[in-house]
Amino acid sequence: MQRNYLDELNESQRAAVQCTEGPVMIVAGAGSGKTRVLTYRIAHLVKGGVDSFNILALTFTNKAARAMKERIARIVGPESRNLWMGTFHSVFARMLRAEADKLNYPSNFTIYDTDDSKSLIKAILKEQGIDDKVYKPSSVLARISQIKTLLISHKDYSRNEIYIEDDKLAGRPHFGTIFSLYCKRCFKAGAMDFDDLLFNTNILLRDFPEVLFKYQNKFKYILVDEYQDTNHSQYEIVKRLAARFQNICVVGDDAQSIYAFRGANIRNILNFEKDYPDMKTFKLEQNYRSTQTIVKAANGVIAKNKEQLKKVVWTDNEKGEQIKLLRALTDNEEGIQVAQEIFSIKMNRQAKNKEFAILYRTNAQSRPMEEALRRNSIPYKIYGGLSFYQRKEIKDMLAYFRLAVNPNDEESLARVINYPARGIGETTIGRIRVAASDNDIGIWTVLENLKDFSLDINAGIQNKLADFVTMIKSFGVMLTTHNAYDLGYHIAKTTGILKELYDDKTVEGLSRYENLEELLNGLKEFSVGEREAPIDLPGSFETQNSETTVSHLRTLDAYMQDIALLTTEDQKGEAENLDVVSLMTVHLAKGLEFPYVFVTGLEENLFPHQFSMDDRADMEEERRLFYVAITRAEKKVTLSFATSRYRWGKLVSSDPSRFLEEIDQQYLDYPKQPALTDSNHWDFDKVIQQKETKNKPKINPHPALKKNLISQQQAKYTNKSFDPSLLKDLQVGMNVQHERFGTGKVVSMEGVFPNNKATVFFDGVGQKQLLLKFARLEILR
DNA sequence: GCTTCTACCGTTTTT
DNA sequence: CGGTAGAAGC
Repeated sequence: MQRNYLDELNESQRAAVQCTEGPVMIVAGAGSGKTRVLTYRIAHLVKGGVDSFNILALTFTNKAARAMKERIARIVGPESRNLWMGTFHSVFARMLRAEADKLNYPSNFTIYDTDDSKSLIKAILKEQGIDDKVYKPSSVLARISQIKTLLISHKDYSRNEIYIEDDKLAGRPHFGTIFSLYCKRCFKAGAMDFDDLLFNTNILLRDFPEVLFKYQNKFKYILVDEYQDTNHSQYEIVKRLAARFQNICVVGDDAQSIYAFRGANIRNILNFEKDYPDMKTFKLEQNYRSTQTIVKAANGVIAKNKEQLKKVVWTDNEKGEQIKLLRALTDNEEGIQVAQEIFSIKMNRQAKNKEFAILYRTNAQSRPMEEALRRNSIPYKIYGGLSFYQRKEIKDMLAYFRLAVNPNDEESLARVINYPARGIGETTIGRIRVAASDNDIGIWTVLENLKDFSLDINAGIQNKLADFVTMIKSFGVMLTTHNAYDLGYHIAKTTGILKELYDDKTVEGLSRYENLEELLNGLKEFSVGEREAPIDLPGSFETQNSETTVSHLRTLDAYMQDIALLTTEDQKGEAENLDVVSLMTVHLAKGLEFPYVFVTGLEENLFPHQFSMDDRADMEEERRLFYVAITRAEKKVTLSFATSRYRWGKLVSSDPSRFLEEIDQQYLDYPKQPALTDSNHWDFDKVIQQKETKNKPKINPHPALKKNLISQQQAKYTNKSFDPSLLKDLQVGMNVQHERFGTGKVVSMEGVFPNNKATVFFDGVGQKQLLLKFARLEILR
């Protein structure tokens, strides 16, 4: 146990840690030891006699919460287990479960993720006969989210003339109806979406004084990390909870607010003083992370923003190298240059792969980077993108789990009522849907009482439906008698999913099966107590009083609680220890640091992004984003841009980003030839010409293979079995070339199998991990 | 009801 | 380019 933890802090850090009572705002510049202060502050509270049960710490990601919890545990020991530390969503989901009855929700309500919400909206549009081109599900959802974040209920909305008028003018008069239907359907399904978690928490704290009182007393000390990224709904929750004791400590940096698009309100931090007039402010301005060059260059750029709190980030660190700029003709070349630069830094300075990060504005930019890294045999990992829990096979399985817990969950029901195929088609489901909405009840209720509705469904299918209902019900019963793994495995087996995936011997089928196995392994570890629930919070809000009459069985519904709130990063421990280059969006990089950082795609309309160009506030957010990007670096920043870029399969020309010009020249190392300011620099036609005349390597597929080449769609439905271990061998020292072939991309890979020479053709290579969708493999003897 | 094919469409960031 | 909705065929 560390005794002198306070000695490890500088003066302003220590002051911020020791001022435990009353409202406190800590403005923490990039790299100023923010996490350390937060950690020690909590430790200090606990050491000072505060019951950890009374501390609530809200973080931005589950990962951040977990990391901080570990650090605190090292200082204060096992007492840290009782801390309430997690994201807004996960903490308040737990609270809502404890208090669900007050809002007439079941305590085992389902959490809808974005996909669920979208498909619900799609279903509503279809039923209402509304054109989904005019009302695009994603924009409808975005608007719903926006409204809920402002704490406007669907009832208030549809009563408000101004909104109605606005929607009419916007050409979307039905929006109010869709919104109401959406809310009602969620409620009926016993489901909350992400925004509901916060919205309903607000309702709970607003309309139930005794509940508010209870939690105000419970959470005597509240800490909020990344306060600059809280939205209105979150702001209100914090305000209500902290109203009694006012022991609220917010930590943030207005210069790093990058989530306004999601409703984050930078005013929350800018106006903190107005909300709590007697607050104390602490500024952490010394940067311990980066070189002087990086800190100064970053300061210079962010200074262009008008709206910000006053602070001066400075550093004692060495001057360091200039920021290097790479320029390339195309995005692919940009990737090559970046890979080469990484390679040379690795060689010259004995740097490890994990010391590098490549950051970009949009996920789509990862591809050229991946390709170049792979060609240079530099291992990498992409963060973000599709999370484990968003994969089809996992979602299918989870849908059954969700149904077991809450059969009213219509999104899950729709997902699996005919998966694996059991002869229940669209028409049948449509009829049931109609019956449900005619009687204003849920689909599940119709299914349960099928005989009471004279539906035009033949007896055979009726029986199938009845079987389905019986099956789901039997799962529900087993929730209390079996542990998570036993039930999970039972479900996988009886539904036929296990067999379905096992029988699928395509490459993608195989990886699906592996994913399912991984899910089941997770359940197993959880069931035998080797692993906590995916989101690890203290058991329940009631723990102090209610003694455990509950059995010690670790059940599936305990495991399932907040699974929708998990992201890729939360899956297992993994990665951290791997020696690989990290690739991620700038958003994802917040809170991380790397010795060498590459910020790529610095082109006008890309970074800053084109959608942010017309609005000053948006542009300032882009600038903050850029600020975040370069301040991740400890030793060296390398910026890169391409003068033309493939987008949507087309080569388009682009100009260098304005951010490049905003960096003080003395900190920037321009590429030698030609100068950036040349007017000839972006001779787009020339680039095109070069592209076209470049002699592309021709691949002539073996005639025997050529006739076997199949389209994506064909491949999708073709189960061709082969030994996947061959693929793994093949990846060593292979030579990958691309060629367009009909629709999609055909990639020829040549490599040496243990015994045979092989040529492999893949249609539509999933570049992600070289794990291939739609693969065909042939071995030449 | 299931499979296959074709035509079109979107393209920011995420708890 | 890659994904998907809906039409056409089985």
